[in-house]
Amino acid sequence: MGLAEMEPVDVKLTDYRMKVYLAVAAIPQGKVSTYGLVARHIGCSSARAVGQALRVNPFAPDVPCHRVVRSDLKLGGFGGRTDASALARKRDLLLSEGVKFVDPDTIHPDSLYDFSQPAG
DNA sequence: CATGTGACGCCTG
DNA sequence: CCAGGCGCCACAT
Repeated sequence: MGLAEMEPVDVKLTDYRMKVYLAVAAIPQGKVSTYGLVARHIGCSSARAVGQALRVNPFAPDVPCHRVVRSDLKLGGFGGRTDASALARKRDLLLSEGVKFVDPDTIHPDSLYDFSQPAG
């Protein structure tokens, strides 16, 4: 095993990242939002940059990063990974919170939270 | 300062 | 439905 693999991931908490974490913390249980909607909510036009910030989440589980999915309502990634086992954990977490799925990999639109309503 | 890399998203063919 | 192409932008190198 290479030494690099055991290095701790040093997370630089920039203003941008904090904005992302704050926004994600507002997503209620049983709902999801999308990378793009989070980006818009914090005044940014790059969903990719939101994904970058969520690759490492130093505030789990207070910041429920598993509640952020792609705009097509497929899962995206989890724990910095996009492989099947990581996505299966993300799906199980969402299922346990009451998020509805239309198929094993796609969330039902009813479960979308778009930040427009204060009380979900 | 230049370049590469994504947990993205939209448009085209 | 499935590729590509490209804009996007924070971060690492």
